[in-house]
Amino acid sequence: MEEDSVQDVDPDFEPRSRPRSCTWPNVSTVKPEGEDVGETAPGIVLAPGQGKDADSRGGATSGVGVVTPRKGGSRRNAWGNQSYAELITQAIESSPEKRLTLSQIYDWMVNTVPYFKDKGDSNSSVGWKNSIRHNLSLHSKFLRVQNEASGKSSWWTLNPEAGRSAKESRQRHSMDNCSKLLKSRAHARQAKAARAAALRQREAAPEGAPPDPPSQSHPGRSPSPHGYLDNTDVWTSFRSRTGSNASSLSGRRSPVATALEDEEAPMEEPLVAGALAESSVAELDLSARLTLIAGQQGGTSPQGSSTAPPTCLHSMPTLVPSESSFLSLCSTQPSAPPAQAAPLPSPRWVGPPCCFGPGSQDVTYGAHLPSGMGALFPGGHVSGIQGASHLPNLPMAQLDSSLGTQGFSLKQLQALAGHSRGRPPQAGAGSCFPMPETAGGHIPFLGNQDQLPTDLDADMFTENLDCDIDYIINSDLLDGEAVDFNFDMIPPVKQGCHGNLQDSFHNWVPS
DNA sequence: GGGCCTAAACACT
DNA sequence: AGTGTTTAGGCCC
Ligand SMILES: [Mg+2]
Repeated sequence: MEEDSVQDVDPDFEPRSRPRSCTWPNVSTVKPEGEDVGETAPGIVLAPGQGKDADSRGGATSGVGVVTPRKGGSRRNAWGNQSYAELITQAIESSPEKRLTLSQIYDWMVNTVPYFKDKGDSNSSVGWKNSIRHNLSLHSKFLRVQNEASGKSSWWTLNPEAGRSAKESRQRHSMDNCSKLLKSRAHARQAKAARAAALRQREAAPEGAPPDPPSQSHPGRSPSPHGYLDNTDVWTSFRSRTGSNASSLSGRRSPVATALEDEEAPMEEPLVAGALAESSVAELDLSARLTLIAGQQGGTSPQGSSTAPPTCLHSMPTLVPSESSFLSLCSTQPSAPPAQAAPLPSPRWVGPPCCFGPGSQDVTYGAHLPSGMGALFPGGHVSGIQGASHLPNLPMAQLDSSLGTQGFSLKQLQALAGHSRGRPPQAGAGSCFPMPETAGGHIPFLGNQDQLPTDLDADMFTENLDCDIDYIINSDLLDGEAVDFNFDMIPPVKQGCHGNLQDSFHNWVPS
């Protein structure tokens, strides 16, 4: 496994240095110095096209004189011609399980790419690590899968469906309308892919086995002899961290959050996404809404709700309620510990084959499937990338099946829109979920229904929602394509996602 | 104009 | 502090 990859890494890998601080295109920077490390590193064979000449990507200005970018050959970056995305891809592919945590990716870089070898310290690694994270988030080809083990960061896997064309993989956020749409679609696709990835992994992994690959062993992680090849070590080294998926759950809005965003509801919902997936629809707010619905079923958590980040709330954008917020809330909820069942979330869940993690915010895949797949995916939750990280917690089983068979009709949707704005019907998946003992599994019903919303501008929400839905329905759903979601299993129970949300939904009573 | 790199603001845990 | 997500500026092709 890894071996190859290693080698793949470009021949140019010799480190070419560039002051990290310089963010500007290299041109000048890189080139001039370029070479600190050896331009040609010993041993490294330059690829045919590449010479060592230019490192710079730039050329443009070459004012400085420096190197001229040779066309074909120059290396685009200080480390070679590969982009971060490519490097990350190699790293992941080189791992036995085809998935790595962020820290493992870092380790791979340091151990495998000469340029980064001496850039592992905190000071010098800030920039490239930031870039790694950025690339992971940005490209749809990288899917984040929740790491079942508590305390560990998410697994990053490759999305087979995405990617090929850089275009798809890359999610641009320029926010112009066009981009948005594209982005949304991409998200939808991603979510879908994430689901698939989770399933794949789940299947692949033996259930009893420890979800994670290996162990942590790796004390001093030895760089392999040569550094390269042995990346295995790398894989095993984990950094314990607390679960981090922060971003995913919360409705965190981008720094800039503007009103514009609204439309972009994060697309998580595998549900929606998955369902609609390719259909154009997925992308829109619809998703948000759907999510909402879905989320509910999950159960809700009592406290969790309360805990939930208020951020979302505030950030409501003007136009449309921030769906994101919405979503976030909902999705978040699920993660909360089941109200009754598990009083306290203890990090580990026992027993049942569920994959709920205590803090999982992402989709939970693990509902234990009746027969076929008993095992849960090691990393129980998958998140669709980007915004999508928040998924409703529909049990996978349900999702899958539902997607396939049952459908959510337009009418239903409309109905929903029309009447209610409120709370979505809950899914009654009770049976599907085994409860994790401790953790925050989402228990479908148990949730506290009593939970009341704390506060919220429900009104605002509501109103906005209306618009949205209509809009969505009109514009997207009607378009057609496959609109088949199905939430039938959702009984009209009431539970809100969140306390707050509930409020918003308050009105919506399933008559 | 797309692809990439880099920096940085934010959010969460 | 580590993770993740997003935006933004800028160069290169
Ligand atoms: Mg991604």
